[in-house]
Amino acid sequence: MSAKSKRPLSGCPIDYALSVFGDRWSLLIVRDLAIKGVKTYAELLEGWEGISTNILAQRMKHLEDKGIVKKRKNPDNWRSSLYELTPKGSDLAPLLSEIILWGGTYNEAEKPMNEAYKKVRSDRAEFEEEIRSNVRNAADGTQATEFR
Amino acid sequence: MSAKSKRPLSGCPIDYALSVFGDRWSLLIVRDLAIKGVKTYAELLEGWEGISTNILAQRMKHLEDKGIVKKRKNPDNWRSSLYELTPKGSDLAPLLSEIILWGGTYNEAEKPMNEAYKKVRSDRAEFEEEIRSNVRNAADGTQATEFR
DNA sequence: GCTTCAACTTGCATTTTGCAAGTACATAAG
DNA sequence: CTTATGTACTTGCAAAATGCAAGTTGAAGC
Repeated sequence: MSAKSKRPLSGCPIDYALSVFGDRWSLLIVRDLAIKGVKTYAELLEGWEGISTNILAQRMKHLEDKGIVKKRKNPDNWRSSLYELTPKGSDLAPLLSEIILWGGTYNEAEKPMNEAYKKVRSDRAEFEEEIRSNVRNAADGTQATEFR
Repeated sequence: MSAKSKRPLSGCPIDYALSVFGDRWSLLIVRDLAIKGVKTYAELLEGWEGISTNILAQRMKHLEDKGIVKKRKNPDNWRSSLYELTPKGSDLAPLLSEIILWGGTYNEAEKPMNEAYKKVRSDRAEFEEEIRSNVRNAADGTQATEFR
């Protein structure tokens, strides 16, 4: 069962959340957009984990449908599009923090993202604020849902 | 690609975390053990989302292998086993909090777990402490990894 | 009207999932 | 000692999702 599953949701917020990003790739895509500063389809393809192009296309559409990312034209390159987190997407920042903390604590062989791990540990608030501010700077008028 | 994927991990803590619980079911199982107080295989089968028995068996083995849950005999019923979170598993409590907050914020049709959502919002620290204390009370000698 | 490049789409083999049914096995009951 | 019972799984098979390689699209530049 994938993140796009047709199984009726139970109504549990965790089940809902998993229906949005509960698969092997969605949060890695969110990570790339939120932390690594990746923006184009081609850059996402080159990620550390090597997603294949059909799956990436499928996931981006899903994440767009679920309101996590949005696509716009790259003003500097007519060929390329830019993917960006929506406010709903950047509200995943605290979740990313927790995953990084847990993963960083229990992962034996760590290498990439050590910087992010240290950052979250030393100044979690700023780590999350940076993700959110990127979204605010993405020039459009969508309004953030009140989050807490 | 499932949570058990053989794809080499990138070393990123998020990638590691997803290799442990990055599928459609693992966190629902953790939820049942951590929040709903479910303990037996049969109870897990009856969860809101209706996991099938072969998948549940597979996931429990995976979660055991990854050190998230452990199984012990039920002292009160010779037939049944009790599944419990390890300290590594209960260290997912803050992650559960964040998922519940995010899911509760953006999920339209909510019903079950509203209690948990309200609890996290009103007293997140206690919500997480309850999960951890259940693990400490599970009589065995494993030591918690220092988490933060 | 031919090329280029970023973003996909398609075809097909492999893997994972879901469903229904069956098995294992320790004790309890007769 | 033979059969029943309950709990935790296995097994077989169809359906769906994934991964890989290759092909397609479409606007602009030449």
